[in-house]
Amino acid sequence: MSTTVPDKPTLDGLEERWGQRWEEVGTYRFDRSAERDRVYSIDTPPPTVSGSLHVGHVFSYTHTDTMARYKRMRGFSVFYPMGWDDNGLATERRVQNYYGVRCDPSLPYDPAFQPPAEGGLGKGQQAVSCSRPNFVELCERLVQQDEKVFEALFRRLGLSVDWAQHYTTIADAARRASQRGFLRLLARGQAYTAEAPTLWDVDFRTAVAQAELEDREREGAYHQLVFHGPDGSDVLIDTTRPELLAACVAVVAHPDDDRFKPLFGRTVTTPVFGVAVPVLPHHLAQPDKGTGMAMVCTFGDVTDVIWWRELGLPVRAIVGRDGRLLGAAPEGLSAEAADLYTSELAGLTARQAQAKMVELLVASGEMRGEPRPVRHAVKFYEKGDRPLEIVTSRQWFFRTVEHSADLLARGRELQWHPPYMAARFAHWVEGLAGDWLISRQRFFGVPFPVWYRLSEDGEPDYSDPLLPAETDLPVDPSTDRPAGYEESQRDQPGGFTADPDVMDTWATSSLTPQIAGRWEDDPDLYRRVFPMDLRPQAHDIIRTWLFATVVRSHLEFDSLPWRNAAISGWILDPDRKKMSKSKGNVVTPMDLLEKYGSDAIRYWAASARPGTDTAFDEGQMKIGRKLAIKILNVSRFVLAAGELDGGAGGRDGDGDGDGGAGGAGGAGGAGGAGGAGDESGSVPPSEPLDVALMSSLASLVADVTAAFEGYDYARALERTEAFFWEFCDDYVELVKNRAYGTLGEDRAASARSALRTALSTLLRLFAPTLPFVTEEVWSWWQDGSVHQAGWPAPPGAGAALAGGEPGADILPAARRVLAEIRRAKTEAGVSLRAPVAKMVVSAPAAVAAVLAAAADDLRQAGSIEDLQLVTSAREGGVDDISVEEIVLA
RNA sequence: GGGCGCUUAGCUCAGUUGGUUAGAGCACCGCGCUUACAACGCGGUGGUCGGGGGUUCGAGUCCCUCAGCGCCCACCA
Repeated sequence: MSTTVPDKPTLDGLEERWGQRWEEVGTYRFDRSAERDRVYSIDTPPPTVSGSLHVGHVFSYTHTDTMARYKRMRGFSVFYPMGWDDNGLATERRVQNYYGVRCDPSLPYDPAFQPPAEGGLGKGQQAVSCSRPNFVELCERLVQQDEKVFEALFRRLGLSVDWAQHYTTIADAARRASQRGFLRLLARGQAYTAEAPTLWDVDFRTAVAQAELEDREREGAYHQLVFHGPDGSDVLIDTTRPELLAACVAVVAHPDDDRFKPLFGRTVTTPVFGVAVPVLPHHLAQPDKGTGMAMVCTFGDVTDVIWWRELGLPVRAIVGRDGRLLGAAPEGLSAEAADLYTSELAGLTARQAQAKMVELLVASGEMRGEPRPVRHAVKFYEKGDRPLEIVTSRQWFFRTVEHSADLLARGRELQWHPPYMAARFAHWVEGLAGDWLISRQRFFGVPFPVWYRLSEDGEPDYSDPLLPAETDLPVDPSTDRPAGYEESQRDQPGGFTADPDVMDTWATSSLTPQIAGRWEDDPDLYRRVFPMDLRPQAHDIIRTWLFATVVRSHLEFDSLPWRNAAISGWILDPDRKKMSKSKGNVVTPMDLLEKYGSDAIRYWAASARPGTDTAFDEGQMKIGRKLAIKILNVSRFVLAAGELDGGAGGRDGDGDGDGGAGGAGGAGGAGGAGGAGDESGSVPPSEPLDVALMSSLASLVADVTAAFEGYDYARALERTEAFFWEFCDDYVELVKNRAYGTLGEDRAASARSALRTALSTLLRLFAPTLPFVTEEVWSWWQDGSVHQAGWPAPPGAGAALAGGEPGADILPAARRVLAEIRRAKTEAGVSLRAPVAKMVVSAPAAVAAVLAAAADDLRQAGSIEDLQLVTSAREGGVDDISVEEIVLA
């Protein structure tokens, strides 16, 4: 091995060159012969393929990559897959638009189907319907295109993903895992179907789960309605939804509310429709809200559902799945009232119905005053445009509520980084309002592998579904048929019918550890990677993805899915708002990578502390680039200085070879990259200043190792970087001349040995964050990849350094004097190379003694002809060094 | 309404069991082409650590309280 240092090192082209090289030699390939205790496995978030990657992806995926690289250097076989999430509404829309198709599960699979378009429909073209299997095929085709673009960016960024381990969430393997997981929960009674009031998006026409809700402030208005008491007196009730009056089944007030106590147990009559409804006490009724009495409708909001259930009220449904009032009047209305309803209200949207209802109320004199505007929170589907309604429908659920105590315990068992994120999970579990609703009335997605027998009069029997064998998965019940039935019996009385729904996207992505680890498809792989070590993700999907994954793993495997959850923050605009496309300020990641270099972008990302939202800041990227260039330059000096002796000291003098600094089990020096631990031909540092550097390097390694062990890549980088700049600015300047041989060969060898050990160590400490520049420099003088080199152990650990205890203060003391020399020269306006005729430095006795050991280096670095050290009378430390006299020549 | 986080130099942020005179980078001002680096180096200016109270010999750090910002959650007639 020889040392070849370029004359003019550059960052340009490093990404292409090393990216190719890593791929060719398989630097990041997962070694599946490794047993579980030597594997570090990562449950990578699969990006949604229906858009483009943005700086937020670059940001958080870099965090994960630094950990993957650290663990690899610690000797773990790192299972670092990549997935593409193509199972969901976003992909469904994109495939529809791109190919000009619509999914219609009632159609049979057509092996020869060709979509009408590629890249969007032309003018006058009509979308074509296709079966669900055809739709899935188109999806997989489109994903392969997007995938290439995504992969190119991630490779350019330097993610050390093993690209052989990739998956998509709609492919056969994922559907198989998803359906298998469902069937197993069903068999154990943990999945069930039920007909119940459900939050419903009238535009998407699907049920929506609690986790997908968000509140939005909306203008509303209190309408004061006049109900009629048993004695004929007025009973006033405020409501923001008068259009639901026909669905009123009761009115409620707080049990302690004296104003209404006399009415409890009696009935009042609704305005306009004249329906008698009971007056009931309930603790959720709030005396200070509206008039203190609320009308209960089926169903205006989730409180209505609670009242309906807990008070045993009947259903008078009036809102349909399309968001319009049903054509038939609800039960319980008189014939006259029913006529009024069907003639005036049926078929109207909620908004239209409200206007009409107000007209009717005004006409009958049963509304008091004008509507009073109020801003209030209304529940929306997070992707929806209109407020959610509540309709009764049949849905599938996974049981979560009865497991909430266990799930809370899982949350405590999980190692959260940063720790305070655990509270988000706990609060979510504590606030679970019902079981996890997993069915969606959509067409694209993983179908429920379920059929129902049809009775002779065509009614489905939901109590005893027909199920496929696990070995037949995945199935599409809309085109596959249950065992023992002919296709001709589909949807025929006495035959069978397919469950029409698909699973919520989270019901499948909650199995990413199973999908990536090829659960049941490759049991040998699975046992080596599961439970996984790390789930990296953003904080906004703790209640969805993280929660769902914990639920599935708990129910299926009675374990956590992973030991650690690393929660990353968001990228914010410089003005502290969340970056969004609509604001037009999203910067293309590829442009940034090309402008500053990948290491620079990674530096910016890795500078953000775990979990904290971070401003988009090109300034930090510039600093990262500067750092990378500095690494090139100082490396060139360190290695070139070593060449002067004809190669005798040409190997690094590192004292390790076995990354055991932090004591993590089983993480011996892996990879076996040549050279990192080879001491042949080098001498250990013997000069006091050099020995001191080794000592401070040792504590740096301990510090950085501890930071990485705690998933604090930012702290690891910050410590390494701070040390590195001091190393460059002060240590290198102090020993530079000596390294060139001005004080003789022995003392030069000590400096060169220390320089090389420091460089070898610093490169490896930087490698997780700055993979390209460190690999480049490593290649100048070492065999193999720095990314497979062992993590550095503290130099000198286990072996006494020559020269004994050097005095811990020697480096800071020398730096302090060097700074004084520079200050004097700067203030005099002369070059730093300008000679100093005489300098007298006084220091407390202990410090003066230590400084004496560095006196030759100080003389050389400062061009001092006559350097005198005197002992001051007082006690003290490095800060008590003072310059008594300095005379420029 | 509940919870979590944040508030340190003009800007972005460190400051891990409480311990001298609170740090870094950027920006700004000035000096210097020095055989690793001028796309650079060196030096300097700049802070009542959000307000108030408390514990302590000693508080940026611990406790209480208030304020502002951000996020999460909530049964919001």
